Amino acid sequence: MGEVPPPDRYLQIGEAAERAQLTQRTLRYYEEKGLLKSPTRMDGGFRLYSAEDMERVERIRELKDLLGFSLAEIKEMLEAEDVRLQIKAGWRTDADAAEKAAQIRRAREVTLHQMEMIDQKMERMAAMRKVLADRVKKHDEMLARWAEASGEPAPAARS
Amino acid sequence: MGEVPPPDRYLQIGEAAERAQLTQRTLRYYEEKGLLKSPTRMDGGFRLYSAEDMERVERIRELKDLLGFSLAEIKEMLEAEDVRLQIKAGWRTDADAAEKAAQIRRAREVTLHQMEMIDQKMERMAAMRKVLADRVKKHDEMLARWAEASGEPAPAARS
DNA sequence: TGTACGATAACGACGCGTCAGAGTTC
DNA sequence: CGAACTCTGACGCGTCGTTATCGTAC
Repeated sequence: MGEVPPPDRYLQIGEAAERAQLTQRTLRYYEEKGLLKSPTRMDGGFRLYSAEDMERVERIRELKDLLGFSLAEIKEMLEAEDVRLQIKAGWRTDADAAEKAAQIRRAREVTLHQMEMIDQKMERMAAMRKVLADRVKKHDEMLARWAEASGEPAPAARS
Repeated sequence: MGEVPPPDRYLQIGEAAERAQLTQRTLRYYEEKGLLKSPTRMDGGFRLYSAEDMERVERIRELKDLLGFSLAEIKEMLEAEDVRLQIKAGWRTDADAAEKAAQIRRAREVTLHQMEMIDQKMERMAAMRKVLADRVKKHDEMLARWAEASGEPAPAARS
């Protein structure tokens, strides 16, 4: 005992969906819409997801759930990022270095845009949190007044 | 010149939609689904939105866009909150004080749930932001290396 | 009397959920 | 062999966008 073997390698769609907190339907849909490349398959046709596939799935989920982008927007963004991978793969075959630099700048812009969205959302969330915290305080006060007028314990307050 | 009259009072759907950053269609849909009460109307049937209506619209938008709740969930939450208003309105007619306290506790729980969602999302966003910032750094490094090998200015980095 | 705005109704799109019926894995 | 898993359609639902046609405001 004591070893932690890489427990994954390739995942079938069931476990892939479970780990990504998505449904099988959603994974197939993303593939259908071109957000995921067709994964490798077993002889019988079962999909096999690699670690890279899973990473990409996670990125999609965060861009959608966290930042609220549409799948079409996400597809564009991922294509801009794929440039990175293509560059990594074909770095030696420097066909046109200037064009590669332009692609990197594009990927950079996309990433900065995502960061802007995060900053905007976090600001709004912080403001909303404040409002909610005040509201809870008011609830607590009302309950405290009622408790003292009827002899019951009141719950504790939280930031 | 120089006076700033209360510029709103009642808004027709066009300006209401513009201020809420929604479409007229969306406002009508929320009404259709019971998230908004039927607003008052002009003689000809035009909808007139009050300031309270607009507040409610804003709440809906934040719960949906920021926290990702479905309209059905939002409707439940708003109904739990409406208790506050009902209590405010009918505070004197203390039919059943204990029941009111229970309703306040319910509203309190709903609010706490919303705060939990905010905290979860903000955590994930902070993590994502870090990843993105590192990625931009790498892009910058690549561009800097390229620029020094081809004689061009590189952009500045940002946290 | 326009013309700009609103009302309702209906169809369509996106992002999946959910079955059905058949094949695959172990 | 059977139980559990997966495959490909196909239809349905929530949440609006869009268009068309008609009425209202000023």
